Amino acid sequence: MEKKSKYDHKKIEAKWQKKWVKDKTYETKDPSTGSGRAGSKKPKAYVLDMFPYPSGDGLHVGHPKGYIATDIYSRFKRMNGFNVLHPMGWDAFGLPAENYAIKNKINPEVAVKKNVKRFREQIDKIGFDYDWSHEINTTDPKYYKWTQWIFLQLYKKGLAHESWEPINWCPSCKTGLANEDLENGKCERCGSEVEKKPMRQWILKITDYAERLLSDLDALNWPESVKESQRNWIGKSEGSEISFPIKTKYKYVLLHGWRSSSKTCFFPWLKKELEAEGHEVIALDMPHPLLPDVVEQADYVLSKVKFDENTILLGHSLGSVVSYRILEKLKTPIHKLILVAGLIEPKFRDHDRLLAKYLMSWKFDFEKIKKTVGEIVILEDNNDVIIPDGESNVIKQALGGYNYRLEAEKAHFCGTVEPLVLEHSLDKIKVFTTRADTLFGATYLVVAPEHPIIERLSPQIDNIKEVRKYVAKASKRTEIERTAEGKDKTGVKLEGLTAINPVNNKEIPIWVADYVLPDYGTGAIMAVPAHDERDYQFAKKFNLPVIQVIGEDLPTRLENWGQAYAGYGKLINSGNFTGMESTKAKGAITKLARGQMVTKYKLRDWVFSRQRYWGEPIPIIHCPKCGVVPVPEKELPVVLPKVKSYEPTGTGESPLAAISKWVNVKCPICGEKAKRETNTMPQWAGSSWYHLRYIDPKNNKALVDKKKEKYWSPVDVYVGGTEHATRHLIYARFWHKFLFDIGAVSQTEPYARLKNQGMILGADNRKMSKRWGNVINPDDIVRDFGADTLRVYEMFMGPFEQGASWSTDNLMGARRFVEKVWRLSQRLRTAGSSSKALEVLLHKTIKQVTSDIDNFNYNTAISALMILTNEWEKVGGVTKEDWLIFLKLFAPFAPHLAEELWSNPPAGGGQKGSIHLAKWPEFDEKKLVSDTVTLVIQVNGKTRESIIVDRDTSQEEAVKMALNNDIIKKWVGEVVPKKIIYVPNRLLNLVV
RNA sequence: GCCGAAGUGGCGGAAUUGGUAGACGCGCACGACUCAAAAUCGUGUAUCGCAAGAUGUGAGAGUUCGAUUCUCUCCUUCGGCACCA
Repeated sequence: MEKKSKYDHKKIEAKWQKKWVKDKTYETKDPSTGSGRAGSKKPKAYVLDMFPYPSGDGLHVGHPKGYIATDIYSRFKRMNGFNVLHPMGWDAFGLPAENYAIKNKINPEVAVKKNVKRFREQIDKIGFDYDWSHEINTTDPKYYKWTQWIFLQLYKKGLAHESWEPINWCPSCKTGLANEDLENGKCERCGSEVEKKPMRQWILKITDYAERLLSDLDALNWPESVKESQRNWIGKSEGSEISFPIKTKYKYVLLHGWRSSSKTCFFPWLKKELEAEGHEVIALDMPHPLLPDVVEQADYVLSKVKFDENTILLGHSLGSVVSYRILEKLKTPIHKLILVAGLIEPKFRDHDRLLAKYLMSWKFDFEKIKKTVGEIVILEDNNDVIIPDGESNVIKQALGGYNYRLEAEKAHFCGTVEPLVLEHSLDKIKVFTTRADTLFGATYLVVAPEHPIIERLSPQIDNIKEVRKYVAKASKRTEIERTAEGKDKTGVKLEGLTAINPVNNKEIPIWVADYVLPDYGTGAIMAVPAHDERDYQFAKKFNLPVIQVIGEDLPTRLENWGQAYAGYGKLINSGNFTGMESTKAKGAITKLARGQMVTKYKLRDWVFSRQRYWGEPIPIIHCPKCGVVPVPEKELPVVLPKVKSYEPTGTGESPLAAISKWVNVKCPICGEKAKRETNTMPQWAGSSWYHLRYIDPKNNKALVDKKKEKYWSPVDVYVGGTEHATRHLIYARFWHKFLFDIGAVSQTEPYARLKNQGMILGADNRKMSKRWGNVINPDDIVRDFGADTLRVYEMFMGPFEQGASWSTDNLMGARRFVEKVWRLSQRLRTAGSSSKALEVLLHKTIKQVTSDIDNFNYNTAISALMILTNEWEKVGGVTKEDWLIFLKLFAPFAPHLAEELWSNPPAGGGQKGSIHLAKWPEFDEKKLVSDTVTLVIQVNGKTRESIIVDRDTSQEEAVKMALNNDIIKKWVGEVVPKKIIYVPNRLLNLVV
């Protein structure tokens, strides 16, 4: 009689979970400990789950799917002799946690603690092999000290800066958002339509890494879909930047600065360049090179030059002061004033300069000057060594106009060639195009409503009122409204302005239209209606000319097509380039147009500040005297203060701004009163480097110990959902590359291999959610069916990367299999060996399970294990030797039961040591082949019969056997086969 | 619109250097056990057909002795990007 005992999953699972913790079965070995059990001698496997944010709802059965997969993989690796790091932690900063706290009126810190506890309980019940001594929490000040440290390094390298550009603002979440946080122009979190809101924010220059983020994708072992998403998101396109001059001819008056002359600095070069564009240029040498008296200089210029409405006055440095005096005295207006490193007040960085002696207090009638000048452009050099920072802001306040902060070729614009000065002196519209080959077909230009040229040249735009109305309407419309109207184009012509096509000098009109995006390229395009569908539709609507320039072989009557031809081909109507191939013409025409080849990306910089409470404080101090001052590294972390009201203010300021005790600090540089930055970091900050913290979770001296980092990096397998394709996975790659650049880490990529888990849907095929009432709690499943059953079921649902809906019926199937294993353990044969066929099957199973786990093909691995148990059950038992091999194969999937049957089988006589530390079985290549094989016999390619023959039967033998077979005889008849196809050990095909 | 992935029984799915399509599981049917039920075990289960046989991997064509697998055209579903010049 077989001894019957019941499979009690509750007892078994609780027992082993406790014992594994006690025995430290899954302890990660520190590579730096050197001898003995040290991990450094072993190959390593760093297996990582995307860590959860501990929401208040707890886990549903979909969450652990990925954890089960990594658990199986890491157990498999451990049994194969690898030192395994398989950690878990909490991504607890950010809106989900904060909103939960607000809704339930608990402090976020308290809420997070509570939720973490609950998550941990749920996770522990499933029997994972996490080494909890490596646990991390992004909201722990000891953790975010280093998140802040990374920010400071980014700041030091110029990759973090403030910006005042309009950003996406979610009125419901009451915070600014990054581009990545939008979904079809709506807030990804709450679905609200976002507004463009100008406000101060912190920006990380992820665009500096665009090219590397793109090109390094190729070498990653990631799903093609994720790589493709990232490629789309980065959006590289190669094209040309080409400038279209605006028609008017001007008279330029160039005034040099202190101690220079019209023969020094960039003056001779600029004169030549402007003249080449057909303008008149007067570069005067003022009578006294030291310029002691600006009145005297101004009078001299006025005596030599006749100013009119076509005059553009350019003053460099002190020349700008002369220009103010001139303008004060002028009776007639001039077109434009350009101030290059201009100044108002006689404050200089080098006070010893001779100039100071001559200085008098300067006072100007700026109101009069404003009236006299149509347009004012102020150029400021970022690295000016003479004029203090912010001087041009003072000028701008006094004069209005446009202020550009630029990088001059030589400090204070003292280079002999200063292209930026030329660029801002000329009225040109620069466009970006990927189709420079179609330049001869450009029949008009279009600028985005936000394009600065509109206001800069507003005096020359005859219908400026109408244009402004259109611009206002366009900016009011949300992103969605702009695009929702799809192909219905709107726009207004800029009357009075005419551009010149640089290759054929044809005059073409300029339009403003919102189908041109301000943020991409140059915010302006050349429209080629014949070869661009959008331009074509616009041209049709507004009756603009269409000139075909591609397609020697195509019908030339383009009007009849009803659409543009966007393909490549041989050029027509293109002067000397007619007949040339598009691909060749791109470069050649760009060259002729004096343009340049450039690469553009759709990727935008990362808006990094949030106007919310629950995030890492940005470690910056604002000092009225010293400006932006980073918090000294030794003062990190800047701890998030405890507050009573942590609700968002909605004003664009974080709730932190109200805590004066925390906000008001002394400037670390000058010691004067200063204020802390009150914005916090986005949710994605802590997760951008957590894979490094796991390696060395308690380090307070460095981001990560270098030796440990070198040993464990990169993550060997990373598992999580696809929703992170263009956010977390891009951000983390960016930070990791940056950390590599500053020598903090040894690898350029954080995650060598990525697996996405498919989502588990509810039984009703909908996403599991409280709203649908279809949520399954893993606690219930573990209680009623056992963790091992849950694990086997979730892995058997289908391919790991594919979604599937929950089915309790199918869960029962997994339970049956687990019970079958339990039953088989009581039918062990102590004597005798297994049959040859079973031996082959066992070795085939070892081979398949081994490679299936490596490839995350868990469904077929389990299927193979089922086949094996089915066979054993058929023959009524299994030898103990074979059984122990099976248990090891089974162990990663059902660790509790495998351990029980290994260490403490109901029949007695357990093995020593945990099965999870046992050596993974190997298969014998020789035992994979059986003595006989099934040979399929086809006649004319149709299967008619299959016969069992000896292995490696010869063709003659096989044909003989086939022709003797009654069924085959019937099909072949008396004829001799025309052709015989023989695939040894598989198939014989007779063609008659 | 562009890019990517995929379409196989009642259901989840398996099989591709081109070689027996439907492994394994669910469901279903019948049988054993039982007073009965559950559980368990056994047998069967692509479609049409009594059978012989024919048909069959989204549709259509092609290459081949032979195609779920390769080529072309098209359809559908899912995912990413989307007026990105």
